[in-house]
Amino acid sequence: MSGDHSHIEGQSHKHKDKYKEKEHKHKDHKKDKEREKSKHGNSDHKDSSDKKHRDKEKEKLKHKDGSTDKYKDKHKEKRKEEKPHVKSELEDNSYYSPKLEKSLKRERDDNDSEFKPKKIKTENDKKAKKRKPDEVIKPTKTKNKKGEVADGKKKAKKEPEEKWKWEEERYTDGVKWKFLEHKGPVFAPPYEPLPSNVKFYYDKHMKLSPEAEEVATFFAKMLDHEYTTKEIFRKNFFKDWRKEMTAEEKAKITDLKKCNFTEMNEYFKAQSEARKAMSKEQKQKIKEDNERILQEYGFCIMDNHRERIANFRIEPPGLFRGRGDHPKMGMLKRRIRPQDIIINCSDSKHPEPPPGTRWKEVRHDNKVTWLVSWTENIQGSIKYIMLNPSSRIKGEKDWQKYETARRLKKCVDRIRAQYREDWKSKEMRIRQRAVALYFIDKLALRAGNEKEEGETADTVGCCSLRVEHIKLYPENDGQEYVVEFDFLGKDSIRYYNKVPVEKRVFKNLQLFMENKEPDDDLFDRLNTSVLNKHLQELMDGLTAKVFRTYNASITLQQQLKELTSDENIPAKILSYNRANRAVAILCNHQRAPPKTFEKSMQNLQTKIDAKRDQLSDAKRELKSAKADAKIRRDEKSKAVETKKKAVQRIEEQLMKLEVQATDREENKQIALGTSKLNYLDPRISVACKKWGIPVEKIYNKTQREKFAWAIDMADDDYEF
DNA sequence: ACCCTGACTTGTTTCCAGTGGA
DNA sequence: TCCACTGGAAACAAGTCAGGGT
Repeated sequence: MSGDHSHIEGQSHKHKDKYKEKEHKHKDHKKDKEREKSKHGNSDHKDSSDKKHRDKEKEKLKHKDGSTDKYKDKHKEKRKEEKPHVKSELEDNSYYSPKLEKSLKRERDDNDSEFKPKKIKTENDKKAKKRKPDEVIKPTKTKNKKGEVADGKKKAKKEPEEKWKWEEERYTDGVKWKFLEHKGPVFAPPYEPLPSNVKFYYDKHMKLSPEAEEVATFFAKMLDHEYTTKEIFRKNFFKDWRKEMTAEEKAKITDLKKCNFTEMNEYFKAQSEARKAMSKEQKQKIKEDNERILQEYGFCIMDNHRERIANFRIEPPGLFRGRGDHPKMGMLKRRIRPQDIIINCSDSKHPEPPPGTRWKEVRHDNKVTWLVSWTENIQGSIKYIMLNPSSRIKGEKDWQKYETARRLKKCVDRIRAQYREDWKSKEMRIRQRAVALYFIDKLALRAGNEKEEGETADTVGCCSLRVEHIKLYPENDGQEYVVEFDFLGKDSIRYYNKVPVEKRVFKNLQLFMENKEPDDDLFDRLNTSVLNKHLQELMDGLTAKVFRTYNASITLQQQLKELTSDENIPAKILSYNRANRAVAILCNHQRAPPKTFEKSMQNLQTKIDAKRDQLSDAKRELKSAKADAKIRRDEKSKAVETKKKAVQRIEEQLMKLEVQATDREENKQIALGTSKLNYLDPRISVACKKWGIPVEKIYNKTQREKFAWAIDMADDDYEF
C-alpha cells in the first residue's frame, strides 16, 4: 500500500505524501522578518517599486495602496504578544488553555453564590418576562415518569407532529426555535481501573495510581498507531501524563522511552477479542441497551416535533489526534464533567444533571441551534451537541445554502467580468482580490482564513497562500502561463495542481511575488474578511464558499447532461458516479486508499481473469459447435444457439466486472461522500428520476433522511 | 478598524455491523 | 457457518464566516 503516488487526472497526490514534512524554522524566521518590516514601517511593495521597473503599472500601484500597513502582519505581531500562557492560580493542573481560563474565571466569579441559571437577552427573554418575570429554573426534583408534565405553557405536550412543512424562512428575526426540550448529554463512562495483574513496566513492574493509569491506557491503546512514534506526540503526551502522576510516580518515571505499555496493550487487545467472541445473546443485549439510550437521549422535542440529535454523547477523554503536522498532538483531552456543561433549552424545563452534580449553566437561547456545549481544553474552543442533518433546523439551512448558490448562478457572469476587469486595476489590493477570486472560482479553493501559528498545523487556503506554494512557468508542456500549486489545505490534505491561467493573471502573480521571501503571503493585501465584504457587495449572501457550492452543483448538472445515456440503470448509475467524481476532483476530496484496497482489487482481477478464461472456453466451444454443425449441415443447430447465448452472457458479465474495476480504480483516492453530502444540490439528484434512476439508487436511507426536503419538493424538470 | 470568538459547516478517519461468497 | 469485505455511521478535527466588543 505504500509507495503508490499515482495521480488522479494530474491533480491529486496521495496519502503518503499528504503529511508533507515541514521545516519548523518557518515560524521564527517569519517572526523576525515581521518585526523588521514593522520597524521600517513600510510594505514590501514600496520597497519593491524602488527596484527595477519591469512593469509600468507598478509605479501607479505603489501610490494607490500606500495607505495601509498590512493587516496580516499586525495580527500576527499582536497575537504573539498575547500568547504567553499566564498560568492561573486556580489551575494548577494540566487542563490549561487561554479560553478555558476565561470561562473558569467567569464561573468562579459568578456562581459561588447559588446555582442560578443565566438569562440572556433574546427575544425569548421578553416573552419570558411576560410570563413570569423572575422565573428561576429550580433544579426540579420532579421525576416525571409519565405525563404529569402538563403544566400551563406546555405547548409541546401534544403529540409531536409527523412531518415538517419545508419553509425556507420559518422564523424571522433570527429565532431558530420556539420550544426545545431534551434530556441532556450522555457522559463517557467513568474510568475502570485495570485488573491488578495488568501492570505497567518501568525498570520493573509497577501499579500506577488510577489517575496516571487512565492516561497511560490512552497511550497503550494507541501503541500500534503511527502517532505514538512521532516526537511531538510523545513529548506532549508525556508532559500531560506527568501532570496526572503522584509525586512518587513523577519522581520515578522520567523517560518515556523506558516506559513499557505492552502488557496493557495486550490486555486491551484481548478485551476486544473477547468482545468479538461474545455470544449472540450478549451482543443482542448490548444492542438493545444502546437502542434504549438512543431512544432516551438521542432525541429532543423541537417545536412540536421529535428530532434526532446528532452527537448526544460527550466526547470521552483521550489523547488529542490532530491531523497533519499538529503541534498539539498527543495532549490529554480531558474528561468532561457536568460542571463543564452548558445546557440550552426552553425555559420551562431543563434536563437534570447526574445526581450530586450540577450544570455549569442553563440558558434559553433560541437564536442558536445547539442543545449542549462545553469548552474543550486543547484549543479552548467550544464544542456543541446539535441536531441530526435530518432535522428541520439543518434541512432548512441546507436548502438556503443551495438557494444562495442558485442566485450566484444568475449573476456569476457579471461577477466574472468584474474580476477580470479588476486584474487591470490601479490598486494592488483590488488586483489581489480579483486574482484570488479567480482561483476560488476556477479552482474551487477554500477561502483561507488566517490561523494561529503554533496552535494548529500549518495549512492554507486561497487568501493565506504563500509565495512558496506556487510556481510560475511561462511555458510548460506546450501550454503557456502555467501555475503550479502545491500546498497543504484543510486537514493537511495536499493540493497539487498545474493549471494554465490567463496571461493577465500570470503577470499579476509575478508582480505579487516580486521581492518576497518564500514564506511571505502571496496576497499580502487581502484576507478573507476583505474578500467576503467585497463579495457581499456583489451579491447578497455571497461569500467565498458559495463558489464551491455553485461550481460543484453546476458541474454535476452539466456532467449529467453529457454522460447520461439511455442505457440500463447500472450504466446510468455509473454515469452518475462519474459526474460525482468530477466534482470530487474539482473540490480535491481525497481519501487514503482503503487498507484493503489492493486486496479487493486483486480479488476483482482474479474474478475478471476467471471470466476471461470462461469466455475463451465458451468461445472455443462455440467454435467447435459451429464446426460440428457445419459437418452435420445443421443450419440451426441448437447447440450453436445456446453456445452463442452463453458467450454473449459471459461477455456481458465480463464487461460489468471490468466497469466495476474501473469504477473502483478511479475511486481509489477520491472520496465521493463529502461532495455528495455537502456540495451537490440534492434536487439535481432527485430529478434524475426523469431518466429512470430512482432516488434509492443514489441516496441511502440516512441520505434520504437528510435530503427529505429535496425529495419532498421533487420535481422532474428541476434545474439548478 | 481591528480582532476575537461563537456558531455552524465541511472533512477525514475509525469503528462496526451487516452481507454475501466459500 | 464462517469469515473477509464493505458501506455506512460515529467520532471528532478543522474549516468558514458573522457579529460584537474594544
